[in-house]
Formats: sequence, C-alpha cells, structure tokens
Amino acid sequence: MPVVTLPDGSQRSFDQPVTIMQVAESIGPGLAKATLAGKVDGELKDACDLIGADAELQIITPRDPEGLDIIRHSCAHMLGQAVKQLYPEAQMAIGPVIENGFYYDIRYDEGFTPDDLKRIEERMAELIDQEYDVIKEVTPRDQVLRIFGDRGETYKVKLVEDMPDVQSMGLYYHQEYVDMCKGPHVPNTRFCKAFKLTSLAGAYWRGDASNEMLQRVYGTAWADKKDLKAYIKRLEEAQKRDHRRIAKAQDLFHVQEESPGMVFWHDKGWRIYLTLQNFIRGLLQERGYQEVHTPQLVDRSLWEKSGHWEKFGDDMFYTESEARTYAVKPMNCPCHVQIFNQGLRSYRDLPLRMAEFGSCHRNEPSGTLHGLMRVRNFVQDDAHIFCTEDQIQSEVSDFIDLLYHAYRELGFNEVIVALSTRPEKRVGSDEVWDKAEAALEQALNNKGLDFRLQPGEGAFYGPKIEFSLKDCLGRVWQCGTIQVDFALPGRLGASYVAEDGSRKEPVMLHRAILGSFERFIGILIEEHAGALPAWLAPEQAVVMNITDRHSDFVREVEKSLRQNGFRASADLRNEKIGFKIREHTLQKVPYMLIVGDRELESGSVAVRTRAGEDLGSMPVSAFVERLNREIEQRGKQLED
RNA sequence: GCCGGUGUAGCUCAGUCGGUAGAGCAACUGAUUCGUAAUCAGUAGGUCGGGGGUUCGAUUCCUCUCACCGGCACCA
Repeated sequence: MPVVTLPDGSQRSFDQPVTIMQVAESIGPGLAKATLAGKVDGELKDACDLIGADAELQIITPRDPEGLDIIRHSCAHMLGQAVKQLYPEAQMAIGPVIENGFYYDIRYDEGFTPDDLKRIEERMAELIDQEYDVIKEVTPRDQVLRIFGDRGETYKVKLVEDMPDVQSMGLYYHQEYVDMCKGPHVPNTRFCKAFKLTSLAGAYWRGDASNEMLQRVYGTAWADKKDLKAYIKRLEEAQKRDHRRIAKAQDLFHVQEESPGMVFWHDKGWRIYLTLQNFIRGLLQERGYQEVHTPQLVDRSLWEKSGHWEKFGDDMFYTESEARTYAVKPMNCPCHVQIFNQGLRSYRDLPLRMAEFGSCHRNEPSGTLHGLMRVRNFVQDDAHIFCTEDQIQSEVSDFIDLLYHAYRELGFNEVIVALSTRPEKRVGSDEVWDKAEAALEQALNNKGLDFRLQPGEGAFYGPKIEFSLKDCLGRVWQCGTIQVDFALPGRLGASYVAEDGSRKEPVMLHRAILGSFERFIGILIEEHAGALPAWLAPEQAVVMNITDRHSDFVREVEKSLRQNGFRASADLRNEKIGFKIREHTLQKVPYMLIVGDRELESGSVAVRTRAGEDLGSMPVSAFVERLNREIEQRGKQLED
C-alpha cells in the first residue's frame, strides 16, 4: 500500500501500486496534463512507471530543468522516427541531450543536405502534431538485440554489446519506430512542439577519428514556442558579439588567404594587444620573473632532443639554409632551458622564473582555425619556473593567486578549472606523477576552487591545470595553464648544484596566465561586445568640434589628453555633431568630448559616454582625473 | 585532417532557370558651419575567391583548388 509523499510534505496513500501519472491525476487534471515524468526518491522515472512502495515523489513538468531535458531527449527520438520514415536505409547511432538541445548521430552514406534537414523537420512536426502516446517497454537484452538486429540497426546492436552487464533495456516505441534509452521520455508527443533543427555536421562514431564519420543533426527544443523564440533571439544577439565581426567593424585586425591562421594586427587592435602585454609585464615584474627573448628559428637537433620532433614534427613549420633544417619555434621552453644551462646554476637560484612573450608557430590542422581563438601564430604570456620538487606546491599556489588576480582585473569572475592527469603514453615514474598530481590537486583544494578532473588528459611530460573562459556562444577555450614537467630538463641536460654539492635536475613548470594574447583578446572582445573597458579601449576619448571655430581648442584638448597618456583623437570633420556622436558611439569609444561656443568660452569639454549618458561640461583637468580613476579600476568594476 | 555550407564593389547583401552584374552604407567632389545616434546633391568603384573543363558564349553548369563559417577529431 504505497504512501506517496509530495514535495510540500503532503501524503497520499494508495491501496495498490500506482503509476506516476495516476498520482498526478489524483492531484488534479491540470497537473496530469503537464506531467512528463517523476522523480521517485530522487530518481527520474517515466510517468508510466509504477510506484509499489512508500516513496517521495516530485512530478516533473516542462517547467522543471529535468523536464526540459526529457523533452529534448524525446525530440531526438522524434528525429529518429522522421529520419527512418524518410530514409529507411539510415541507421541511428546515438542521440543525446546537450546544452539547449539535442543531436542525433546517424549513418547515412549519401549525406544529408540542408534540404533534407528541412524535410526531416517538417516530418517531425507532422508526427508530433499527431499527439500520440509514447510506449515504454522494458525488454530483455537478447530480445533487444534481436529487435535492433532485425531492423538493421547495427549501431544500436553495438551499443547493447557495449553494456554486457545490463540485462534489460528500456525501449521506447514511437508508433513504428523504436529507440533504446535509459529514459525517462515524454508520455505523449504533444510536449515536443517547440523544437527546431539547427545544423548539420559530421561526427566520428564513438568520437574516434579512425572510425567512420556519421551525420550529426543538431536541434534545439524548449518547453513552449515562446521559449524557443527567445532562445533563437538570444543566439542571434550572441552572434553579434562575434570578435571577427567586431574586429571588422572596429578595424582591429584582419586575416587573409595568404597567411591562414595568422593575424594582421591593425593600429587599433595592436593598442589593445600592447596594453594587455604591458599589464602582464607589470605583474611579472612585481612577482619576481625575469623576461627573456629567444630565437624564432632553432635547428632541428634541439627539437629532436626535446622530443617535440617525434611527437609534433608534422605540426611544425620548417625552413632550410646551408643544408641545415630549422624549425620555427612552436614553443619557448627548449630555448628557456638553453638560457638556464648557460653557466652553473645553484639551488640558491631556484625558483628561477623565466618569462617570454615569444611568438610561436604551430601548423594547426586547417579545420581547427577559428578567428583569434585558434591560430597558427600566437604569442603566449609564457614563462617557465625552474624549481625543486619541494617548491612545486608553493609555486603552483602563487601562480594560481597571480592568475586570479589578473583575471579579476580583467573583469573575469567565472573561470572554468580542470585538472588533467597522467595519460597512457607518458614519461616519468609513477611516483613522480603521484607527487605532481597531488601537488596540483592540493593547490586547487587549498584555494577552494571547484575543478573538473580530466583523467588521462595530461601532457606526456606531466599533469596540468587548465583555466578556461567562454566565448559569446558558450564555447570553452583554454586560456591559462600551469603544467608540471619532469621530462624536458633531463632531456636538455638542465641541472643545478644542490646544497650537498651534488648535481640535481630541476623541475620545470610551464605556465601562462592569458594563454595566447590572440585568444584572450578574442574572448575579451566577445565578453564586452566590443565595448572594452576604458583602460583597454583602443580609443579612450574622441574630441569633436561643433564648427570650425572650435577646431583649435579641440586640437589643444586632444594634445593635452595625449600628454596625459591617454589614447585620444580629434574629429574635426565637417559633419553634424549628431553624426560624429553616432559614429563614435558605434565604435564604442568610451568618452566623447564635445566642444562648442560654451566650452570654448569656459575652457571646458562637454562629456558624453558611449552608453549615451551626458556628464555635462567639465574642465579638461576634471575629465583627466575621472578617466585616470577609471583606468586604475581596470575591469574590476562592472562596466556600462 | 574529416563532414556540411559559403565565397558577387571597402562593408552588408540582392541577382543572373548560361547572353560579361545591382542596392544601401562607406569613398571621392561640391554645397552646407549646423549643440549630443545618420545634412543635401553629384561622381567613381567589381576579369562575381583561384585554376581547368563543357559551351558560340560561364559569375551562373561540371571539376580541381584555396580561404572562411558550423561541427567532429586534434591542441606541446
């Protein structure tokens, strides 16, 4: 006789096992109509599942986050039904829920076209409009294998074979179509009306590039049409923040066919770059780093010694001269070891923190290039810390502090942290790996940082922590990192004289705060939708005249601002003031200073912000003070 | 690298079911000197990403190639 306890604490008792749907019906027809599934003692169950014993029950409706996932998952099944009706030879692989939607990987050798996508979407809508009930049948394993085998669903068969311990599976029948799933799923297709297929892509079976490529259809689904519309609107707005689009509009940089993945920085973009670089340079100087600079081309023998030739040789650029092969450096570390190796090092020199804003080239696969986010030529705010094993912990800890300090100044509070541990192919003994992984993990724990563990994702020479940020579309990009390296010092013969006079190998920590300037600037542009905070803005103020008789004073003000170290310019064009304001507002210049008769008379400027706020007239000195205060704040305060 | 898509004036885009292209903005010239998000008029501008093919004729069709966009794999 199950007693069902609801989230509000009320209880209902039944004299025989009941389905979740029946409980919902007993509460009210409105709820029953909205019921997607239920959470029984914290576990998600289908609406048709029976409650046989006393339990806590939460009814799941489309308003619950879990409800949305259920709708999305069922939309994937609807996609399956539509695809199989239209293209019977297609084979369904996997169709999971993702952020904001779902996808389905499908074997269809002819390949889907955008027209196919439209057809599939239309068929899905027709099927959903039938508002038919979805039937769940828990089915024994061998029968599941037989069903999918009979239907020629070889991928489903493989998936079942992947789960040797599972003796029965949930099969969900969508009329003639059947799919396998842990569930739960919608009880009726009427819940799936607010969906849209968004894109087509290729995806490797089991995520392995040595396997065949399947067709992936992406879709989005929501509780109702209003939410769907809002999502599409959100997406369109996000796309306007794309750093490539803003770079064009604001004349920051460009790329062109002749040097794919390499950036032509224009004047305005380069100002951002230099400002950021000087900011980092200042921090490094405060924290006891030395800055060095090493060659762009280095003979292949060094890369052979370092191990990069073997592991990344195909991804490096080369040049030949006088029968020697040089690699364009893909990273700075081997060069830093060369500096470390000059002369004799003592334990007293450690930790030795060696920084370089070194330009590196990597021949990244063509399909990976992405604006500033993934390029073939980049500059990292790179540094290598040579230290003893005992110093790893504190150096990592100090670095994390430094990174968070920098990110806060830059206006980033949400950082995604991941710890990547030993991969299968690696160098170094397990003892050393144990120690290094523990050091990294403990440093993170000491800071109270939440992080994701990525087993097996570490570099071949040591574990690493990654600090990532999101772009305008929510794609995650690794920016900062700190990595322990046991291999390179030994390979390149680095050593120091220990306290007891013996020679020891230092440990190397590779670390970067921003990662590459290119990527970080891309993120910054998208984060601020092009309206960079004043300290980073390429143009901080534009002074403009109303008519020609104000020109001389405008030039004076411009000069004075420049002398105060600001990035300022004058706009003396024979245009109406409204025109100039519009243009510089669109260019996201933080301050527009207007000079007319009144200002000329009082020796002041009328200040307007790019947000449209009129700050009134003030002496130039007052504006200088204001802007200086704001620049000191950097990105810490919430801007605009 | 793999799958799919896209490539037309400086920018955003339209167009040609095969007969060598058009708009808005920008640019240039002239007028206007006008106080907080677009002053008016005129002028000029493209071997339609590149190579090859089919055709009397290709920007349009086919093919190769490059770049970019969206994913997948990769990412020292």
